[in-house]
Amino acid sequence: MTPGQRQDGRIGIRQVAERAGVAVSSVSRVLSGHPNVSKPMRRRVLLAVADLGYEPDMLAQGLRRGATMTVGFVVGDISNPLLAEIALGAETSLGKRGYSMLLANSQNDPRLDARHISLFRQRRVDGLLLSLADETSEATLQALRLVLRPSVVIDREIDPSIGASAVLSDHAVAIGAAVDDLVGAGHRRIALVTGPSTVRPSRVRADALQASVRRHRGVRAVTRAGQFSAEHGAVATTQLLDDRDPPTALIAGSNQVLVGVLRTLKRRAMSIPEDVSVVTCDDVPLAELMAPGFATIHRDSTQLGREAAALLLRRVEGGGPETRTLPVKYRRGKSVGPPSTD
Amino acid sequence: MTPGQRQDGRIGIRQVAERAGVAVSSVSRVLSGHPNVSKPMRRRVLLAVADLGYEPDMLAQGLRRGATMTVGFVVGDISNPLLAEIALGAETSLGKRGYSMLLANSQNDPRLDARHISLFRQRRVDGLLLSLADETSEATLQALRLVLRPSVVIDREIDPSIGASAVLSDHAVAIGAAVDDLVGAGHRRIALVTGPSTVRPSRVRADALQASVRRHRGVRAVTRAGQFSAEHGAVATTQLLDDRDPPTALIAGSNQVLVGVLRTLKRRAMSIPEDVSVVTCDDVPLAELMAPGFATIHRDSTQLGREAAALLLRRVEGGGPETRTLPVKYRRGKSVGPPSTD
DNA sequence: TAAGTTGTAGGAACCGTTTCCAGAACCCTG
DNA sequence: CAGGGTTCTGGAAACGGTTCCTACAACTTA
Repeated sequence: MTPGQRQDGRIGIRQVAERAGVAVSSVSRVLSGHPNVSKPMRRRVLLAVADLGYEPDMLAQGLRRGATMTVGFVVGDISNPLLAEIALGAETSLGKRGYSMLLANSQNDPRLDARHISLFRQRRVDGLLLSLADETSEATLQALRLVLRPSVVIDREIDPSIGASAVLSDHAVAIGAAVDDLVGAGHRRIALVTGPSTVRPSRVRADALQASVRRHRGVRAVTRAGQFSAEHGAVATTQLLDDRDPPTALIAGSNQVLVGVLRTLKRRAMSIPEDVSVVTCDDVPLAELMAPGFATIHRDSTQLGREAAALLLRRVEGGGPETRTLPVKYRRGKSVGPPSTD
Repeated sequence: MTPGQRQDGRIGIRQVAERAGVAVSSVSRVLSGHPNVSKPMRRRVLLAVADLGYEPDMLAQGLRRGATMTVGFVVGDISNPLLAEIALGAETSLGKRGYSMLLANSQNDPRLDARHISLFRQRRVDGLLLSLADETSEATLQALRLVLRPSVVIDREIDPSIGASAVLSDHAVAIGAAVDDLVGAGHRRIALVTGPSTVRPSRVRADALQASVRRHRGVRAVTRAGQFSAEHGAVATTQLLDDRDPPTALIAGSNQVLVGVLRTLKRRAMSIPEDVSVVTCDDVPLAELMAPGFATIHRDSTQLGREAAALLLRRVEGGGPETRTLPVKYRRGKSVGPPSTD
């Protein structure tokens, strides 16, 4: 039996070397584009590769090179269209550069965040994309400190000692524009229903709401922070409307929250914008089309994903941590009108 | 310098062995739960592992064991909520069994399907989950033949020579139920607007529609196959309504198609169900909540993902290819009423 | 022509783990 | 207590590549 044989049919670099009549190291050099390799050598090797249909084993490459061309994406909930689009944008960008993406769903549970991060470490990913749960636990931070790999957090602020890059959304200016529009339409009492006050998008929006309101005389704002869920949206809306001096305009902090808001309005037979004006954040394309003309605070989530990938690759290639803030746009719509006059 | 040292800080099985004062093979045995290992040995090793915070390198494990505990998911469009939920279900199931999921988006392009499949092969995934593009190219089949790894196709029929498992949805009975409901409401002319006639869900639904209609006297059905897109939905609806004898009930084959249908109806100022009854397939939770009470042909996509994962793992563990058909339910709703009488 | 460069190729060590193999220690029985 | 069978352990060879190191040959240059 000739030396380079294998029992199973798989062909490796040794088989290629034997076929081409050269050393394995030469095959490796040809395939990885090493400079010092003669023309005839390159030809022979490539011929053998084509004949045998050889494809390198990325596992072995990763082990030896110390780089796996893999990044891990920890995502709170991939069935959330916003996050799915981020994943889409990121995967596409990464794929173009030869990277593959490992996806792990944490179901918005900080413990799963931490577990997945260290699992990715064991898998030796080259970098981490993080769309973390609403709460960042100490365990998550600890896991992140141990990975020793570049990471990019999405729409979160995280302990700088981690050294992570961040891609943020500029929620503030969009909220400002929305408030201006609402105030221009005559509203004097505006409510924001959003997720946990600890999480960046909620906090930034709440702060921006207060700041924007202060620019206008006689306008008051109230924020109901809770969860990014339909339940919270419904309950908060009910409470707001039951107030002695209820808001005439509502801003929903997410799709799910909007669902709750709409449910409550429907139950009360209130119509938009006659009885109450509504603006929503992070609309999904589908919803936009189903309820056309809704006023939205919108960001390009696919671009967000692409940007996150770009930031990560820069770090993988040796760059330092950066923070990039992407624009968010307010889009006027038919769901905003003058306040009801009763 | 002691032998087991390393320049970088990373600790491997050698460091653990040295610390515990045993052989590396023993450490490996303890960690992989090999039966023949004494109690004191286990104690010493586990102590060293804990002291050093050792975590195995899954890359090296994969290389040596020949199993990477990784599966690849090739998906047409992760930003499609239906597919995102499938991914969610699959990832959760796989994660519980220690598997990680590589995600690749093919953008509904058969060439990318093929490329990603062979990329996954190079990454030595243990199995493949396939939600393929609308068209299955010869290149895709060829790539699939070369992978030599178990695969599960989702809602597609594929050349049996591939030996893939399949998880299908029983669209037929749901269409039957929908037709019964529509006919019961008085409809005599029903149209289905759906994707390419080559792709399984479209074909099965079209066939089921014809079969169901045949059960009723004087009822006629027409199918407009095209793309799973809003454009096709809009165009097809326009053409259908312009017909001399237009349908009084429409079934939309997907979310995107529904968007087009609704757009056209809105443009024509037609209301549901007064002017036309509408049933939609594969509603997303969000849409359901935004347009509550819509009649839908619904399947549990998370369960679909879980089932696909289960099927794949059975194959990975040595089982033969299976096909499993999951139920699809028709849910009556307010978007169905008696046909208009003009 | 001898010595120094440079380009090219092969051999072998290595990445971090598993597993085969062989030997040592132990236990049990005749 | 010798012999045979277990159970346990350590050493070394894989897994499939990459890369360092060395050697050889072919040119330059002195």
